[in-house]
Amino acid sequence: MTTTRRTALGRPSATTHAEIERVAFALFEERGFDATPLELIAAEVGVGRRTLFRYYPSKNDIPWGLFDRTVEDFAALLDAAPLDAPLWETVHHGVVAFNDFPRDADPPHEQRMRLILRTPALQAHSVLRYRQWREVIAAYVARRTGASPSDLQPRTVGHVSLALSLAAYDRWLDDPSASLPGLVDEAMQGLRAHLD
Amino acid sequence: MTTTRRTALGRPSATTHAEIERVAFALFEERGFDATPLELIAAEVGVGRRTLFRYYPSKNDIPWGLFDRTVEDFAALLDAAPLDAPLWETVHHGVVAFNDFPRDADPPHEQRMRLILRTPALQAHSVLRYRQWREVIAAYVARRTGASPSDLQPRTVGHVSLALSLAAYDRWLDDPSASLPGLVDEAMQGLRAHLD
DNA sequence: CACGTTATGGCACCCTGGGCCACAACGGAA
DNA sequence: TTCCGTTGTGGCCCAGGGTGCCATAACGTG
Repeated sequence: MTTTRRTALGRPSATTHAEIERVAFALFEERGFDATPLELIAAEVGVGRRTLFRYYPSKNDIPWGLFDRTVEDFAALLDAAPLDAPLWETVHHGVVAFNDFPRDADPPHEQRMRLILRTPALQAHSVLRYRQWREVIAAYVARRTGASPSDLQPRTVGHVSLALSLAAYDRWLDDPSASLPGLVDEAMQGLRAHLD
Repeated sequence: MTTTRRTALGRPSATTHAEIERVAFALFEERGFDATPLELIAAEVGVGRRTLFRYYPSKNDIPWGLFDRTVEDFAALLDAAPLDAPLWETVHHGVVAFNDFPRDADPPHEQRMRLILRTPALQAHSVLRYRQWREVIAAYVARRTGASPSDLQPRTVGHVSLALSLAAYDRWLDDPSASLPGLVDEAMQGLRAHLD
C-alpha cells in the first residue's frame, strides 16, 4: 500500500487509505453499505470517484483495511510457534491469537466486522479475502506433515479453522461483551466434544 | 418455482428454468461466466433481458438450479435419521449422503460445481446460498441437544460441516474420478485424526 | 366478444467498474 | 528560473447488473 514516501517524487497523493476509510465508515453507518454510492464517498473525501479505485480495487474492499498485512503477520506467527506441541494445538493457538485484536483500533474492530459479516454483499466478498488466510494454514499444515498444500488434509484444516472463527464471530456480534478469542477457543472445545 | 400449471390461466410462460439453464451453461462453458452478458443469454433463449430477472433474482443464481429444493430434502433426510446413533455421526452421514448426487444430472453435477466453485463471483455468492444449508444443520443440532439454533455449538457444527464439504469439493474438482461422498468422509476422518 | 388474469419486455434509470488520456503538482537538473 | 521526468488525479465514456414502471400480449372464461 502507500507507505509514506520520504522522497516525494511526482504529484503528492490527494488523500490516504485512512482518510477514505474514516469517511466511508461514517457514511456506511449512517445510510448503510448498499445505499452509499462511491460517488458520495468521493465527494466527502474531496476526490474524484475515479480516484477511489486507485486506493481500493472495489467498494467491497474498503472495509477490510490492511487485511493483507494482517495475513502476513499471521503466517509469521505460525512460523514462530514452537514445534514441540501437537500440530492441531499450534494451529488452534495461532487462530485464537489472530483473533485477539487491539481494543483501540479505529474504526473499532467490532464495527468493522459487523459491517463485513452482516452485509450480504460483504459477507459474500469475504470468502475471496479469507482465501489467502486459509492458504496460510494449509501451507503450514502441509509443511509440518510433509504433505502438499493442495492435499485434502491441509485444505480441510484451513476450511475448518475458518469455520470455527466464523462461528465465533457470529456469536460475538450477538454479544460483543464476550471475548472473541475466548469464543474461538470455546468453539474448538465444542467441536472436539461433538466429535468425541 | 414454476411447477407446470395444469390450469393455464393468463399468458403462458415464454420459457422455463430448465431452458434458461441449458442455454446459460452452454454459453458459460463457451465464453466464461463473466464474459457472458445476460443480454446474450436472453437473446439465445428468445426472451427479453428483463424477463430473465423474473426467473432468477440474479445472474449469480442461475447456476444453482433447484438448490432450494435440495435444502428441503436435506432437512427431511436429517429428520428421518435414527436417533440411536451419536449426534455427530448422524450429522456426518447426512452431509455425506447429501453430496451423493445422481450421475445423470443435466447439466452434470461436476460441471455445475466447477462453475460455482471456480468462478470467483460465484464462489463469493455461494456463501449466501449455503447459509440456509448451514441453518438446517444448526437447527437439527439445536433440537437434538436442547440448545438454541443461535448458540455457539449448533452454529459451529453448521460451519464445520460446510468446511468439510468445501474441502472435499476442492479435491474432487482436481480429480473428478474420486468419489465425492468418499472424500467428504475422508475429510472427516482427517479432521478427527488431526484433533486427536 | 369483452374481461380478468398472468407473463412479457421495452424504457428509463442507478450503480459498479475499467480503459483512456489530458493534466496537475511535485522535485531536480540545467 | 525554466524545463523535464515522474507520479497521482479525475474527467469522459462505455459495458454490464439490477430495479421500477407500465403498456401490451396471450391465454381461459363467461
